[in-house]
Amino acid sequence: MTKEPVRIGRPPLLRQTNAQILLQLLREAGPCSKADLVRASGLSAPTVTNVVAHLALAGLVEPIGEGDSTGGRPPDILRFRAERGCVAGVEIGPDSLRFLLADLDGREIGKARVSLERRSSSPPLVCKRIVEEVRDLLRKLSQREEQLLELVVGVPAIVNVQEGVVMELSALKDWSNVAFGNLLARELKCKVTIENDTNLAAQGEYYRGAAQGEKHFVFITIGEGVGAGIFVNGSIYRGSQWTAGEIGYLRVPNISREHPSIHNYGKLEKLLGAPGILKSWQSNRGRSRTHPKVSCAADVFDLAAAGNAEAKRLLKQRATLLADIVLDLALILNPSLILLGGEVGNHPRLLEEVEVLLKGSEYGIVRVGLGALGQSAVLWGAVYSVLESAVLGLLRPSDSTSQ
Amino acid sequence: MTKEPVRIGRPPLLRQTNAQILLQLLREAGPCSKADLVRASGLSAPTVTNVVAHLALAGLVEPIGEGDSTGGRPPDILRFRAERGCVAGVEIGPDSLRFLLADLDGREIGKARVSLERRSSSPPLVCKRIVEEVRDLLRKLSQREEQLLELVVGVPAIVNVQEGVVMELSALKDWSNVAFGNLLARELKCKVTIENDTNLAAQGEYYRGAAQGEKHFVFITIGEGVGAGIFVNGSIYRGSQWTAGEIGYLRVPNISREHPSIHNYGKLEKLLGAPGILKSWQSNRGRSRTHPKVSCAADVFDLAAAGNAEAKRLLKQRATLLADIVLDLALILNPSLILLGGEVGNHPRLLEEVEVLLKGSEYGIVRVGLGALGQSAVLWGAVYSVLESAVLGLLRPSDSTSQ
DNA sequence: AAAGATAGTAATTAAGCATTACAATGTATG
DNA sequence: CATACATTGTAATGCTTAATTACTATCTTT
Repeated sequence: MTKEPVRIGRPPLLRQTNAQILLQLLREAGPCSKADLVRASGLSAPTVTNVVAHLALAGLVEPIGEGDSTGGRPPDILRFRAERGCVAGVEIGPDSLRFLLADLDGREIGKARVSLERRSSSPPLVCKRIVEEVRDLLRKLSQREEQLLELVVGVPAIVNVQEGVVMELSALKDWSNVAFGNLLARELKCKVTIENDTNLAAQGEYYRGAAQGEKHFVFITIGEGVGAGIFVNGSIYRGSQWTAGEIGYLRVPNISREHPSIHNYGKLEKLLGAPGILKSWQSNRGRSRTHPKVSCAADVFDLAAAGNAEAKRLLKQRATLLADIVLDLALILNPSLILLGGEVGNHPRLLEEVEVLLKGSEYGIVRVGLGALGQSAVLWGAVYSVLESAVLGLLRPSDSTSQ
Repeated sequence: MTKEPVRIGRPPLLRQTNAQILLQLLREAGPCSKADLVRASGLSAPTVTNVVAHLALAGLVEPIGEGDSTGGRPPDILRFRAERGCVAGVEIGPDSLRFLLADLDGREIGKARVSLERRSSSPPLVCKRIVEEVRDLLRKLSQREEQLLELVVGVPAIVNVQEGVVMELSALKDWSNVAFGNLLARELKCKVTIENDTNLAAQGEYYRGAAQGEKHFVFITIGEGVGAGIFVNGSIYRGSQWTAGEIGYLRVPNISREHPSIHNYGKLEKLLGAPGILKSWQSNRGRSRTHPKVSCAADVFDLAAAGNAEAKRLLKQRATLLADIVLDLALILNPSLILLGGEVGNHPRLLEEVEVLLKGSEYGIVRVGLGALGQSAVLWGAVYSVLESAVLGLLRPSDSTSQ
């Protein structure tokens, strides 16, 4: 018997509902008059006046003077006060922390990057660095600490988002089962969300990348490892144990069977990931005397584009694997789009090759494309993922310190 | 600019919200007093009195006399009038139509089956048979036709649920792009929903089968063909073009690549489906002199259970395929359960073998089980899928003819 | 300058919920 | 058996909120 607070209908519910509607209209349409809100919402004029007064008291709305008349009294133009608060995104990368601060319109107001040495990457140390840097950023932007409404951290790991616990991070040992959310929330007095980085990247592409308007899509990232962010019904799907999209162990043709293991990359991941491509390239050295050196996996694909036969063979092989994954995802999920991202996945030649291989299907048809945001996808996704809830959070409290 | 009627907060919204809450509480808890509802909902006693009067007027609630006193005035017990309306499920099978009528508590009040000859299976004829039989059933149960609130039809095809259009039905040609929902709605004066049969079966297992309480699970059906119903976040997921779960063309190890085509079964489907298993069995005839005859695919598995070596080999081969599918689904969707259904899929020996093959995984762990409802899953799913909306539909109209 | 249009506010009315007071009807107890 | 008390339910009143109506303010058009 869990104590569930039933969503009861008391009179204040009306105010809250209408405040949400008007605020959203104002945010979508940009600055406009009360009369515009009346027309857009269907509420009566007096109600709009009242609700706007309420919103102004909460510091979420303010008048910015008269607009142009259209044959009568000129309107008082209102605007959403996007500076009422801000949200922060953090990406924990292999060798650095990246930060992005945005206002309530999702506009960037600051960013930063601090490098991170391997030995200082234990949870408490990373937490400390994040807190320091966030405080520093807020100070530089002359934002009070209460302005920060929510912090989102993207981690290359399986994450229990509800509890804010990092469950598995294959690269680092001491990151198993870490309540990183609590760690941060204890220092910063704001809500903290921990998320898988691929899930955030997918949301970033939805917010301002290549997946805008796609209610069902998959974002595949191929870098060191392979993963997918599954976006369905307009939001990220995480599965029953937070491991949805762990496609590194997928069984596709030409992949020998093995039991998925936490401590090893999957066969698929080993082949498709950057290290696997480099390794294959090195092992083919000697075959041809004109075997160019490469410094990263994308270089191999560039060579293929330039006509190198050996590189073309390797590219095609990898594309075949990827096409199988794409087709399986398309058949199971029927998304309207599948995006490729990550250092390896984001290569145009790879996309081309995959598209050729998929041509001719009648089921499992899906547009395939490249992510548009590159490395910043995670940070934009982090910001996006909490913008709505952060704004709504400001509607609840009875009184609030404005500015 | 689509005309979207924004969900505005006018005072009647409160009544509607609270009516929903109280009705749901009453339906979940069974008959109880107003005082019980006050405690369960958090609403005040006068409000509960008012809302209940409202519900009684709509014919959704009625008093059934006094209950036992617990030290004071004895309570007036209320009950949900499940007989206020009914919903019907229809399954279009390969050689028959099956019907299930249920009251608003989801209790069976009638069922029927009519056989269907191939030549009389054009859309208008099937429509006619359905309408006749539904009317007949209603008459037998002395239900007025207005009692029927919604009809749900399960079709072994890809269905545009929103428009009620059957898009592809591989078995029958003249079923491509048929607005079957409109066809039926024109005759029966109630809402009509068309759905894919596998999706309904999944919902049936969720409602009163082996997937109760599982918010994320997959129902795999293996019969003539192979398909999956994907149940995610507590409801069916259909994809962007209504083809989610079309796993018959999945590329798994040992399946040669092909382009998914509407007019052929996929390689996977050909192997795993009942015809494929029978064909393999027949082609191995002669190898051993004691090659028993079988009449259906399940017989082969029964033979395997009985120790027949050839059957065991075939079973293991198929189980390997299925295990690959299960693992891929588990990796992508991370469901808490995967159910096997259909004449082939529902075999205990197959399940056993699949479980053995999956043992040892650390990722993609998933419980695998058998569907519990067999053939009736589709009909129960049909009923379940519209029960809620049918009840809520009775809350909207201002006046309503009761009984 | 007058007429008309547009924006916005004040006053009144209506819907709906909570609080308080109270009636109805039982059990517990001396 | 009569009284105290508990429980259920309703009636009366007041609060929150939104719609309607009437009105003011300010601009454009003629």
